Amino acid sequence: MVLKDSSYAMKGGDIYKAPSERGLTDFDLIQEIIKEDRDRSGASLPRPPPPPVDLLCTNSEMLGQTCQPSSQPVLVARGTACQPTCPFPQLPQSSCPPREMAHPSRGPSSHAGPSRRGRGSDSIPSQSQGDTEMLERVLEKPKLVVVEEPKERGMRFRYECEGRSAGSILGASGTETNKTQPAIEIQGPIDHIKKVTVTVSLVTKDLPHRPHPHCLVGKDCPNGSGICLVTMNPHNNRRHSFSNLGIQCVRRKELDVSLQKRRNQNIDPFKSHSKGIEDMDMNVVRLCFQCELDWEDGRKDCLSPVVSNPIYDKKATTTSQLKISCLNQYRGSCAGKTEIYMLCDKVQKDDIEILFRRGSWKANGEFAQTDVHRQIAIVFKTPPYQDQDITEEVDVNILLRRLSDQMTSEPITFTYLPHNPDPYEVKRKRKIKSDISFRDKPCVTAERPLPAEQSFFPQTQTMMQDERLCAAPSALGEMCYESQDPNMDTDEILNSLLETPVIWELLSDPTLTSSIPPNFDPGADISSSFANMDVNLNQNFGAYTQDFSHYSDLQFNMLVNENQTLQPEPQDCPSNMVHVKTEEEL
DNA sequence: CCCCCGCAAGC
DNA sequence: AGCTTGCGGGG
Repeated sequence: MVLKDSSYAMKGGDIYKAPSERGLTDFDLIQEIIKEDRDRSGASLPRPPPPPVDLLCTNSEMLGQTCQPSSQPVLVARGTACQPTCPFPQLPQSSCPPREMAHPSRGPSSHAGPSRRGRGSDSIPSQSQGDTEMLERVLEKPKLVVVEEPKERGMRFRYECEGRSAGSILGASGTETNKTQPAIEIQGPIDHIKKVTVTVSLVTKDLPHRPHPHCLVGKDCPNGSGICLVTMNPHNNRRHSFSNLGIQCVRRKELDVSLQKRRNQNIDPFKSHSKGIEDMDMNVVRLCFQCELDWEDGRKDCLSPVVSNPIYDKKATTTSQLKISCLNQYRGSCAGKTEIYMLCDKVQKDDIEILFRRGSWKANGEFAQTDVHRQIAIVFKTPPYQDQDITEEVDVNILLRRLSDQMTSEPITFTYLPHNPDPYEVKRKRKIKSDISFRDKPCVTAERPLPAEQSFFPQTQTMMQDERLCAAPSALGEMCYESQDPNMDTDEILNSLLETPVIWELLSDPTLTSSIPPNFDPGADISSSFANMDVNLNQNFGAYTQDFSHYSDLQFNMLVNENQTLQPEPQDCPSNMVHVKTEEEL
């Protein structure tokens, strides 16, 4: 029975005794194991030959190494659906081979060199395949694994002229308080390995991974070598952390020299025929780990080179992290066209877009390249929201996105405001109702002034003191809206007007009502909201203005009477009163 | 792109 | 306090 998946054997550690330990040659041992295998598989149920595998599903990296039922598809046979099945169905769950070191941060572009063998469902081979499979397993070498990837972004490549130090590459999983370092680990059988020598060099991000002219500097990097050399005894510590690795960039004109130097050191991990350095990306590198094994018997062996995640130069605008610092406003009409100033980290004016997003809805902020100011500010106009009939504020995300690599910034929230926050007046009427009932409770003040953007009109110092008063501008806004309704007659408009809390407030103050001149004309000293209201009245009601003064006397008296009989206006809270001065007072 | 400089943290 | 070192801004 072939259950000794290589990783299992490796993790188990002592499953295979070293050949020399038992006085056997490699060949003897292979024979022995194959025989064992035959015997056992003879006793077990016959297994159908494995179906050919041709579909590589997404989490292939963990193939054959997890028994967790997963919603993720795994490597499956041709003609079958992706099934989250345990690759070792014969084993009880508890004895499933341990999962290999996980690499959550590893992206699809990163890989651990050419893999020796597939580890998918084809690791349960047919009888004939079993023999060769076993052969390979016995000769299995340990492998080098990047257990802590370098942080992809955040480190600046430094020129030699900027000082000896070029900083230290941090680990990807570290945090501000708990910093980590990139680390590798020797996994698998290490018996009879005397020493492991690891050479770290820089290679290009893209395949084929060619030597990169930039240099590694820092601890364990011999001066001028551009590479890092560490030797480790895996019996003491299988793991090695790189505590001080910096990336020193070379000038473009020294690119050739640097590559030649690397070649002289015989560093070309993937034996790429180094040609065409023109397209070399100077802003991104990968660490490449080459591992040489020294056996006790003096033999030497090399493991396949392993590369890390890419590491991007922080300084380079073409690859740097995108970041929105702030906007001058975070709210705007759902109709769009709101002009916004955004401050951001350096961007390329020809390689950047501003993305508005909510659910599946996407739209772009509108700007030209000339609207990008010195790479750190963008003046743009908001796109209209998908729904122009929103009645509530809608929060959407704004992100910066680089066109070339589709990299995005962290999102920030932008709020779309409805055209008319209350088209059916439900809220306003409810509010008026509650305002009236709250009159029993004097001094009902808003806890804080409403933000300026929430008002459709300029606010003033005094007006915002009382929440009831704050309702005025928006109520007025609605009325402007209403006034466009041809079905609404003058009386209705006036009724609406008189229903607004501000008017109530005014009317409910006896000292005020008595001093209101017959031709109600809010003077310049009254808050600008009132001035505004006046303007709006004149603009929107036009011809009705005359009638208003006529009606107002009647209505005012009515309301004042009604109001006073219902609830005498509390006088103990002058700070919340609108203080309207008449011309006489001035 | 390459280099310079200044600030601030750490010793 | 004075120096080194890391880091970011800027020309």
